[in-house]
Amino acid sequence: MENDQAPAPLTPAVFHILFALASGDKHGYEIAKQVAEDSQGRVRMGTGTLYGSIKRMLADALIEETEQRPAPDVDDERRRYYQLTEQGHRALRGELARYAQVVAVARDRDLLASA
Amino acid sequence: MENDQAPAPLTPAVFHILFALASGDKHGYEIAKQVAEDSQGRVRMGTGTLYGSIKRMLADALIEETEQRPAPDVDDERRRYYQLTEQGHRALRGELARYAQVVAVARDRDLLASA
DNA sequence: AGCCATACGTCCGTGACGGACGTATGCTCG
DNA sequence: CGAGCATACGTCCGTCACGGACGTATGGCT
Repeated sequence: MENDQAPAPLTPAVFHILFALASGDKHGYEIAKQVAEDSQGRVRMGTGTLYGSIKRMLADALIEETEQRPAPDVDDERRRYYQLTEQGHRALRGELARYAQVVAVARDRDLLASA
Repeated sequence: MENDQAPAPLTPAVFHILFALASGDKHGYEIAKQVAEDSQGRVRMGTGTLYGSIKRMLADALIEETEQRPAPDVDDERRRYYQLTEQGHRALRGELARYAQVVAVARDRDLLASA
């Protein structure tokens, strides 16, 4: 039956980080900016949430640190780059499916200002 | 300036309760069942979360108790019915817009198994 | 009689959240 | 040249959401 369909809803912070990383490997500070951008500034992550979530996600193997770094002339050695693991991809897909389903139901019930 | 565009993301529990109430007034226990149904069993709310959230939402005027009760023969006097306030409607709309936006971006980035 | 569904609620441990703070480098502007 | 801000990492800790356990009660079914 290919379980998947993660039965455990992700926390918003974890979800947003997974989402940001889906469009390419990023370092911490960059993730925070991407999240703000993706949500048009509606979601702003505090540093505690950011680095705390990253730590938990590493422990849960949703993400992993990568050695891939940009060209030395644009790099910053302080950075730590992260990428999604296969498990992270699956978790993201499951959660996105949930989001899409909510939106679909909302549309059915005319709760959305279409647009 | 028509503020709206709630800058504060709702907690998942609050969002799901608002969503459930958008399709009609309901009592506590009924809300929990609706949430489970709407999410196809993916979201199950513990009683602590349910009644705790309701209490906070009443305090924040997102919902209010209503006197409207079903016909006495199908009623249960233990129940407490709730309905969305105008503010609750606005909060729901704002959050749904956020959800829809996430889904739209996900679609753009090919993160969704279309369907 | 026993059990489950219904229906409300509290209590309290666990853990997410997020701002304050700490450290450091490099750039820009007055 | 010094102040200030952006970049970039991280910890610390108070607050609060979460959610299961428990408590109370009624009604129906077996």
